[in-house]
Amino acid sequence: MNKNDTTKSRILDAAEQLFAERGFAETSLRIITARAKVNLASVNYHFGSKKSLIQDVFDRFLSDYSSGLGAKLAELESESSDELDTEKLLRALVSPLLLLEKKRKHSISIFMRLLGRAYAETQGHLRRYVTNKYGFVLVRFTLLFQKAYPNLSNDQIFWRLHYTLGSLIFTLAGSEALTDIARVDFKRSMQIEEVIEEMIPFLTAGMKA
Amino acid sequence: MNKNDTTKSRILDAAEQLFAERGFAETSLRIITARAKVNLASVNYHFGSKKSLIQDVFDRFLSDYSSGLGAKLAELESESSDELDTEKLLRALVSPLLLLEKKRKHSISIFMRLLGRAYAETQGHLRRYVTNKYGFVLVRFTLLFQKAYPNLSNDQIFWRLHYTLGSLIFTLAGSEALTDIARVDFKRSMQIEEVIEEMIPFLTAGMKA
DNA sequence: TGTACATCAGTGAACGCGCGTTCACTGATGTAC
DNA sequence: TGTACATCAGTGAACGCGCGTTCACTGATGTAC
Repeated sequence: MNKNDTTKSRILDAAEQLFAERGFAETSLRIITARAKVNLASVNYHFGSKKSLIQDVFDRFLSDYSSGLGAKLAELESESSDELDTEKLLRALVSPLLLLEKKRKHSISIFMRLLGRAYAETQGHLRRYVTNKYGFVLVRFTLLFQKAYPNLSNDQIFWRLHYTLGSLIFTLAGSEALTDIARVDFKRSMQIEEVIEEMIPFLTAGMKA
Repeated sequence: MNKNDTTKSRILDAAEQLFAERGFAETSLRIITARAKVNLASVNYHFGSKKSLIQDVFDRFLSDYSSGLGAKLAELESESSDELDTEKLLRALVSPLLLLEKKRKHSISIFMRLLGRAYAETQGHLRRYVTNKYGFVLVRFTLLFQKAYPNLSNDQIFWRLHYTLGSLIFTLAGSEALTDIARVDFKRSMQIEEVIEEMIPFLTAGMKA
């Protein structure tokens, strides 16, 4: 059987879509299994619980993304500080996203919406899980920025990185709704690649301010 | 009886806190009424349903905020285009927030988290309700930016405004967690007013890019 | 090669639980005559 | 001023419903001797 059409991966596909659309609590296993056309009990058979299913959905995205990002970061870490600039660093951040998007349509906006939801889960296992398992990537990225901007204090860089992440996550999570509005109001049809292209000068100027 | 200590306002206070912390679906009426120390049935007595309670929580914030913002916008609308600049416009956006914060601690981060959650409610009544009732404020704000930057195209302004909103909502929603990290890592204790002060040059530079 | 047993993927029905909502009711305050 | 009735704020207990999870079971495939 095709590896991408097993019961397990059908569940993951349906779940990531629905979690991004509606949120974790608002998505029942009954909706997921109906969408995936599998038996209700098979979620607990393959994943153990709804909680673990949520983590596995994240793992699939994050391991894909952070292996792509890891390679880019390794390249940049070998460069000297005067070769680094904001644009290069931002492109390292977004280019693995564009790779995801190429493999599967809408995966950037799904991924960003999931991240936003994980971030909003204050009470939750999920935020802790993600930061424990993938927080080191953010640290590496922060170090690169510190190397590129020795004149900015570490806490300035910390804050500016968060402003940048806010813009990215917020805009890309809502990119489908926003491009729809832009198409109607300004008669301008944009792909997500263009949205990202437009953001880079904005964010670069901000980081340098 | 004090107007701020009626059963109705005790419910609103507890609900906005809990909705911001945990989300709408994750917050049961039983948790809210326990926190507010009122009877479970009184939510439906005063608000009719959980849905209406959520809308009323928003209304209290949005009517406070948008009346403050409305006054600022009216001032700016009477100015000529060469008197307008990004910093002035951004300050018009955030100064009513600081007023809210002065009246009640943490209300900025609560408000921003609620906005973020409303925005994430794709399926939902809430997003529609908010945009229908308060969308015109965003339109007025957009028009001011177009007046201030006649050289930028309308869709560029549209996108940049959303990058800005993303930074603001994301950063201010997480401001408590972020200032905690900053205090530990950089030994720097920041108030929310300072966080906002630091954002303004970042966003101004981006808008002008 | 044939048989016995184990493992694996999946299923249908039921479980108890927490949820939002409803309902009949109480007691205090306001209003009409 | 006194009485009858209406309105309002609040209550305790129960309602049905959808939820995640469990359980006994099936049938196909793999493994040991």
